[in-house]
Amino acid sequence: MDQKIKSKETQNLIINNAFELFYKHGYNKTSIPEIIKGTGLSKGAFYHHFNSKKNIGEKVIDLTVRKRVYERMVVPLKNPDDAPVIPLLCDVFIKRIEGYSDLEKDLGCPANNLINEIGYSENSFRKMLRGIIDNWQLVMINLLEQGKIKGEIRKNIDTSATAIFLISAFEGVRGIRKVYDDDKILDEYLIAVKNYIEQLA
Amino acid sequence: MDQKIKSKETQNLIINNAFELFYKHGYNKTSIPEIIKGTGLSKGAFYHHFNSKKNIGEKVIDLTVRKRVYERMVVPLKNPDDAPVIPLLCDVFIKRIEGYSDLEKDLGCPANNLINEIGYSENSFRKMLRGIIDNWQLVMINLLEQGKIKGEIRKNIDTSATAIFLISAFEGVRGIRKVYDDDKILDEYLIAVKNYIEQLA
DNA sequence: AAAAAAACATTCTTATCAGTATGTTTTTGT
DNA sequence: ACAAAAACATACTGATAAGAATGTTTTTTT
Repeated sequence: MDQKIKSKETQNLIINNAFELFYKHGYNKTSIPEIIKGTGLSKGAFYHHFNSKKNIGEKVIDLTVRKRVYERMVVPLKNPDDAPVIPLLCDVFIKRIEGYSDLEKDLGCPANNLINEIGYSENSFRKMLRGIIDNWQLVMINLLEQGKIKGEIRKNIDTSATAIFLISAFEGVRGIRKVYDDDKILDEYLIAVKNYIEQLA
Repeated sequence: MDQKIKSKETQNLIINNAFELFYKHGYNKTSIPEIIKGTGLSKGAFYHHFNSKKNIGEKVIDLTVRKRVYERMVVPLKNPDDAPVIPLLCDVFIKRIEGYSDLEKDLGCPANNLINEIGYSENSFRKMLRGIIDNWQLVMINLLEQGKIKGEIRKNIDTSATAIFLISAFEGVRGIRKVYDDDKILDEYLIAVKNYIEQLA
């Protein structure tokens, strides 16, 4: 029984290391020798726990990338205690970005990076990344529909269109920010998205 | 003198081939042997005209990617004959997307793909890609300010923020579309961006 | 027409990759 | 305590990469 725990710990060690490298250098630029280098493990260990590079790619997306988006962007919008909708949207699409570290600004969004780098190449990756976006959009639609009922969101708002628009702008600006050295672009996005969200009421 | 033309033609042949491969498989996944394969040329020819992979990357960005964005997204917004602003924005951010081929939908935007894949890794790439976005944003700011004067755009609109917001949403949705098999996501974006643009008036 | 240079082709080098085969050590069930 | 299996390590294979070196052909200059 102790062995199962150790195995999971080793896998997580490798997965976490792989995630960091995928995030910093991209999936294609990251090699398996590089992934294990930071862990103190050997190639034999890696291939004992994962059967290919594609396999660890899937694990990273499922266990780390998906989890990150879920915790940061989906959970805050689930709104179990029925809070006002507009401030919730501001939390996720404005405050979230304001709280990023310089590194997170420089490197962009892990999910969006993978979508753009390998989103079209590998079908298993596509499906998982699509699931992440679908889930995000769904919780936003629910929130906005909820807002309509409560009279906080205009009745003529197309909720699924609004959701995709907000997600697109968010991911788009996080990508574009990568080629800039300062926060000018993010600040401009913040002004515009604030106006957009408020105009939903 | 004939030789100079031939040289340029060969370079363009290689550059065009490289662009297609970068677009389809990404910069890092594309090898120089692959690039020359489609041209009938040899590796010696390649390294006679370009001194490294980074070098052809720069040429592709400068001569093809920049030109594409300029012709498709910047020129239509330059508005020399003083046309109404809102329809012009619709042309670029709505009609443009509606006219894409299936392949263009699947593969996303070449500029945005490169921004996301190598935007942070190589400084010379960063600078050039940044220049493309800067130029795009600038022409939009001019157009919107022009629209304010003509009374077609609300006076309290932040033009640089609006420009980045539109660009971000456009590039964002083109990225996200890559993990989908149908146009649902694009259609939703189109509804939302139409409302957004019209609300600028 | 001969010399020089540009445009290519061929071959080679060195490095690194993903993945495999075959070990050794540690843990676990009996 | 011992056999089996899991968790690792080491060494290897074959493919492919970027780029350099060195060749040959074509074009240009004189």
